[in-house]
Amino acid sequence: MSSVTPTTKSDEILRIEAKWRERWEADRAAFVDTEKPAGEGTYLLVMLPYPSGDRLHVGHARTYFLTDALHRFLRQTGVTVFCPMGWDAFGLPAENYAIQKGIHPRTSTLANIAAMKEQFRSWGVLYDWTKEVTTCEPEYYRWNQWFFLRLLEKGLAVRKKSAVNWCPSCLTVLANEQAEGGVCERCNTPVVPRELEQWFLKITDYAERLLEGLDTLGKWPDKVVTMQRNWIGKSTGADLDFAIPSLGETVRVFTTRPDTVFGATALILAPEHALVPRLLEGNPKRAELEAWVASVRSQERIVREAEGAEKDGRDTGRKAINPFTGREVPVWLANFVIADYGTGALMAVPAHDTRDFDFAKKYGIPIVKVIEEEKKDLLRKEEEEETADFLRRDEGQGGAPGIAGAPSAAYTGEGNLVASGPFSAESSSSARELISAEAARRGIGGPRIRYRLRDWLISRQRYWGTPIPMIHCEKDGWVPVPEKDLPVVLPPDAPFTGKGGNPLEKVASFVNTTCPRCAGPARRETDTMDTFVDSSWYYLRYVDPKNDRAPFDAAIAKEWTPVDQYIGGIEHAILHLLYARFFARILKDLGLVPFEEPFSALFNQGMITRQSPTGRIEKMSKSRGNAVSLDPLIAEKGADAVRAFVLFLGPPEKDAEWSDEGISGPERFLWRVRSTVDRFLQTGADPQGQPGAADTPAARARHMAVKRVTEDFRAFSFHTAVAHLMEFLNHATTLVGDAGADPGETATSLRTLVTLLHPIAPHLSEELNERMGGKKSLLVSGWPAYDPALAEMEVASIAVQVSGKVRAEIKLRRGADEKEALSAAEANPVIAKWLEGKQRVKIIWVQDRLLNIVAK
RNA sequence: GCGAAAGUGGCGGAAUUGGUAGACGCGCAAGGCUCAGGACCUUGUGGCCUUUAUCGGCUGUGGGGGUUCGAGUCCCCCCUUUCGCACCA
Repeated sequence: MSSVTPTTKSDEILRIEAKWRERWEADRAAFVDTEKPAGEGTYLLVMLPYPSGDRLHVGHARTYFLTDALHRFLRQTGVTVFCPMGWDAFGLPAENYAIQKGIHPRTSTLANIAAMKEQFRSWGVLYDWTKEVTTCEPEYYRWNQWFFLRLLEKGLAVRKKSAVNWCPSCLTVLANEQAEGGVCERCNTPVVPRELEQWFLKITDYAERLLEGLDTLGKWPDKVVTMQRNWIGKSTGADLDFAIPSLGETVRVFTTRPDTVFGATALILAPEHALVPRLLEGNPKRAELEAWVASVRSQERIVREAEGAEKDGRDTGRKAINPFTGREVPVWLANFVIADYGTGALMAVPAHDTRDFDFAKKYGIPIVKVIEEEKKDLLRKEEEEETADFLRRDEGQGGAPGIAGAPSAAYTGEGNLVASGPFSAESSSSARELISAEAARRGIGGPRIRYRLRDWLISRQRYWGTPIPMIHCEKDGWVPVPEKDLPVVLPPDAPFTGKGGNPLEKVASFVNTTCPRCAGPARRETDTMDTFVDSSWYYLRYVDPKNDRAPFDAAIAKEWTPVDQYIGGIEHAILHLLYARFFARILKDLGLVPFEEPFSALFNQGMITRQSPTGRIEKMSKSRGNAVSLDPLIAEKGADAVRAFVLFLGPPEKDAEWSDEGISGPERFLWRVRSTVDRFLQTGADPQGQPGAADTPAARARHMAVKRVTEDFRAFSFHTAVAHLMEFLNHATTLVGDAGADPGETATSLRTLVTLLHPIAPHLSEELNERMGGKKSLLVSGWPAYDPALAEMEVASIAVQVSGKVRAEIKLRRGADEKEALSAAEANPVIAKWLEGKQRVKIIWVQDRLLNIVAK
């Protein structure tokens, strides 16, 4: 730092900010709406933050600054805003911290919450803390348990055995959504499959409703809607049964291409398929095959599903019957068949499916063409084959071994059927329907819709979460905890050793209980719920956080929800946002809410990026070593300058790169606002003065600024709002320095500037408003109105083109007609020069903008 | 591979329904004020050309074509980058 005497500027800014923070603190009721009046109201929501132990850095701040600017803007325009804040307080980091440091998760979590609240306060962001929700409190999580019991009654909460994702680092199972790409969402550790019995919520029952609802989400980013649509993954096709005579069994397959069934030359099962043990019975190589099955099943998902992973399979030696050709086909097992999609088995049509083609080529399975390619595809393929032949010649290789005339690639397009019995010559699309219908008629399958979405696995083998309210009795099996016994409270005294599984299992007073049904000895479920259950309905608890008879009052919820505007990061596109949409549907079916879509509008702010020590531009984060800490920055520059800079960085929906120098622009801007107002006050003019005339150039500039900034805020265009405020300041500074200016207009312009600035720099604007004699906080004193007729300059500068090229600019009064413009243009020497000796062909006139004289 | 979004000065980024490209800021340059400047103020700033200076000209929004009086914006082809999904039968 400099040894030079610092200016007093930042000191004064910091004094101003401290003063206003205290005022807001002391009289929150004056600044925050808690009651919704009849009519207008906006529910503004920020994604529930996790109270991590790390101090928030610049990368975190954007969401909060953005929301606060919007909140303040709406308040100023007279809209009642509900903007609560709470904590996603359960979760693994707190428990891992307990294992490392021996500090109870509750203690560290509550300390983190206090620290984060203090940070929010220092930024000047307003939340309604009277509605604060903390998910790790029994008052909150008892309702998770209550919902669980409702779901159990409806058959939507079930215990079932399946292959689930296990994270060896977090020591728990994970939902499919939390193991995307085969790695743990939290720690990036490759997950391994485990066959376990767990609690699931049957989100798959809602797949179609979740999909349909996406069409109504017009105010959501398309990207998120698309991601959810893909995640749900609807496929239309048919189920078909393949008999295995030697076992007296049938295997059902799902296919989206029943039109290709005549080309199905093998039946392939996932190694996890239930029939595998019986298929291998009596096989001379049984031990070897079983070892292979076991090895595939224990493989990390990331390895098994890796791009370009080698297709690996084994022939079981069994034969199945293709139900349409009646011919025998071999029964194979293969690593690329996914156990829990469809039926875990597929019919292989090598001629018309790329994966099947690769597999068939490798193992010599016959390739039978049943779809005639369309001409355009055929032409393209011929070219490709020539290239392929050429390459093969180079390599000295033949075609596929043992298969004469085999094609070099699968044809996956549409076409007319060949070699397909009675369906030959049908088109793909009609054959799909005919063959599906035929399968249904024969009782061997039929039309079928399937989804990629899996049920939501909510069991976690960890302590710091909502206990699942179930009791296991030797005699009665799984019995729900009666509603009157809720909440099942998480015992405070569990041993955090990090060894031997879930600490809850070792708390005898928790585990040992009696069966609610037979009163005999029984054990409590020690698994806790996924934290995403907590966040699936928290926005409803905000409206009625103290309710101890119900999760929330349906009447109050109806007043405020669904949420009008939700703001958060893209990282929850298919986790939280999918679960919350699922929960909303459950709540609707329970008669608790009238809507299915919980968030009417969604805004995803972009991340703040910065160069990492490695030189790459990366998301700002502590672990990447590129985080700019916020506390010292605010202590040095003031919260207003940081807010203004973060909002000025660029369009808020796009990622924005942080630059350490860039903050000086907005910082200087705020200083100049202050010095300009102070300079005006020194003139002794009345700061509450009114303009002497309504239609003056200065008044027009003011109306224009109000119009632009208002529209910018409405469009979430905070960066252009700051730019327009900067322009308006330059104008206002000129007025202050102009001895001939109307002091009433100057005062009005400055008051307008300060009011418009408030959503971005609340502390400074409140201070200047007060210095100028403002009696009320800007939060409640109203937003300036503008007259659209005055929101333009009275003189229009018109571009004059000759044959489409701009040659001059002329100034005309707004509203001037083509005739006036033309004579003014002709009087211009440059235009006259360009028109010299030319014939006018056409005149194009755009009012107040442009005159184009087409000449030859 | 499939899907989506985006390519504009040295940099971040502006630009209503096609109508003066580069607002605003950073950076840079010159000047002022200063013992000093890493503070502040003023001015300039896409590139090339012309001019003592003006006036002015050419060119310019990833590349190529097209529509139009007029294209950053609309249409076609191509290139690049980012993001999402990725053996889903």
